[in-house]
Amino acid sequence: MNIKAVADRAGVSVATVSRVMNHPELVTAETREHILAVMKKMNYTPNWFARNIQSSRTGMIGLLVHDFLDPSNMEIAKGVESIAHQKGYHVMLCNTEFNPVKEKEYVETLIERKIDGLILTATTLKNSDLDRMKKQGANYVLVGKNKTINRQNIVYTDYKTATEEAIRYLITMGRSRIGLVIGEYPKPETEEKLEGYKRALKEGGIPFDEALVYQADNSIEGGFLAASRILDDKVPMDAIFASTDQMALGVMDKLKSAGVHIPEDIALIGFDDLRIGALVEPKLTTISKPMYRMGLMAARLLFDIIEGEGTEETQEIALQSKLKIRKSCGNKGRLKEIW
Amino acid sequence: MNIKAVADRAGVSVATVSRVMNHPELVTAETREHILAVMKKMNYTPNWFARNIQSSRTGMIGLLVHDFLDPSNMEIAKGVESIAHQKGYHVMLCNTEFNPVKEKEYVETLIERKIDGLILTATTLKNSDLDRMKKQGANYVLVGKNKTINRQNIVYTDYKTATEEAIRYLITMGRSRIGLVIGEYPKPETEEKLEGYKRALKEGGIPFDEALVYQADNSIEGGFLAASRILDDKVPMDAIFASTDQMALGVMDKLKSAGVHIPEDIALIGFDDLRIGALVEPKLTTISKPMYRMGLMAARLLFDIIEGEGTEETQEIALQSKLKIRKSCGNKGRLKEIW
DNA sequence: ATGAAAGCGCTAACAG
DNA sequence: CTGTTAGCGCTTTCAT
Repeated sequence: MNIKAVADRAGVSVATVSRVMNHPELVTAETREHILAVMKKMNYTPNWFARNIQSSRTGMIGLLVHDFLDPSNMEIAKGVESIAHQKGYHVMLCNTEFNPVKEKEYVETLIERKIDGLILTATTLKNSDLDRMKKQGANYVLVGKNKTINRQNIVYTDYKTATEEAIRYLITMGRSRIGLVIGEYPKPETEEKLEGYKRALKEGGIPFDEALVYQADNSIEGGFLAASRILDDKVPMDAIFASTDQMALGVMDKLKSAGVHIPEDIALIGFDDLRIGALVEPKLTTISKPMYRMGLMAARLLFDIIEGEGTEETQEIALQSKLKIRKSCGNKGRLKEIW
Repeated sequence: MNIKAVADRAGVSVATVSRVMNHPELVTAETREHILAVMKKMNYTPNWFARNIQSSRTGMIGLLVHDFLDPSNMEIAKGVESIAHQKGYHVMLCNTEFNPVKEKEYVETLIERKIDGLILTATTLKNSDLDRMKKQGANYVLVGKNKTINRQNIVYTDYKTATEEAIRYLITMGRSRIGLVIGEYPKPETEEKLEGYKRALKEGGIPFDEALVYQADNSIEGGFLAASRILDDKVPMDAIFASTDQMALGVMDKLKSAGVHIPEDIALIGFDDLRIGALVEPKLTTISKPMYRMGLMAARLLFDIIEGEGTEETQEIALQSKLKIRKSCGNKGRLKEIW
């Protein structure tokens, strides 16, 4: 069922058949209709590979995320997909599982398969890898800041400022012994949050105290365990900033089951604005990241690059996070602040 | 940077270069090493399209889901991806957004791009569509039962039996006015659950009462609104079975804020075993679906089909759900049952 | 073990 | 407007 068969059956040349597929305006309406009819009858679909062997425009873009079950990742994916679908592109969504080897593998396969562009979220690739990609002619956009990387097309949210705002808010609520439950250090995201934390404390005249910082796994269990350690250590705290909602939920679970009252005894803030946060009691104050919009912006940026094959300058797009105030920090102080 | 260039540079013919890529055992170790070195030096990657123009084995499978943000969908995806990665395949994950048109589009594009197989979750396609796919030589597996479809390779969980078990459990806990908050009817999943509900009631000698059935959107808001209507209607109930956890969470939120005590006044069961369910107070009794395993099984089945191009018989694999008993139904009755 | 050459299905100059 | 034909990059007989 190739183009030749269609041509024979329709009594025309292969070129004409090819034309009705690629430049229909160059074919008489009459023959065009006839050929289309024959194609339908024969149930013909052109061989996509033969088609792309020369042009190498595949209409596909790749999107790498760390974890399909992470809603933040998937919101980005939805944003990307929505733009891509508008533009008639398809998205290859790949799950790297936080595995740098798998990430590299995927990048190579995708480039080999001549995807038109690539969006990397929270990449573990180094500058050298990216340079090599660029040399191979790959178009790509990064999502999520990475300190070791510069001069790239990138979309990110500013975690430092957002954290700063959250801590400042806790201070205006009258809290001063503010614990920090935070992920591993090498991650740029984590470091930004730590910086924001320190900066807000400094601004508020509160000395930084290492003893208030607890590292934990970014998971509910991680938060739970961190809270356990906090209680065991008996370090006095009147607030905890957990650097992700997942951790915050674990912290909340532990504190509640230990009879600690939130927000009366300890105020709690998370980061991510997971939907769950609005369902637990007390509802969790948190910082909402514009993940969907990041996906949109990343995709738009990528298509700008793909289509306008001219601009050499790299774009850096920073989006704003937003503090979402709910009950987990109390509201007396809040009222004071307002009135 | 094509095969010819490599051949020239290595002083061999294109055939030899091709052979080191496809049948390395047919080439002297010496020349093989030499050619590999040249390929590395030239940074050569074969043109994937030219390669597949004849063989049409792409090493890709497609996976269609309705919503990237639905954790159940994504657990399936993880299961599929894990098997695929093992087998050296890549997964094209597509988001149909519950849009039958988009689903059809994706199916066609994927088949056109010669994916080796396709996994459809909760498909809206009809038998005729599937037959046409089969005729085109597409390999596919369905995930999630569909009443209008038969004789297909399919993996699903039995919602009816699971619901039955849950309702039976409520009855053994001494509840008898059991409300049902359920999704729209045309969906097979919904209908199975309704049947299970009716069957358990019948078995327990409780007459079915239409007034206890509330339709709702499958969302937290939907559950919330359904609970509002239940309270407004003042229909006496001592238990509610919500056909999804999302709805159950909405129901819980509303009931709690209306001062109704769970489980003392009303017992509550959900369906899906979302992680959130274990974090709300009281922790939600629910039914856990083996989504990840469904993904695994579906992928295995698909690869069996792809690789063993012989078996004509279709396979139907039913997996078991499991009732996960937590606090939202109380435990006095439970204790009674145990001792 | 290696090379020459005939395709694979399609597109796009070039001719008419 | 349509047909002829030379590629696209690679694989695979068929010789040698």
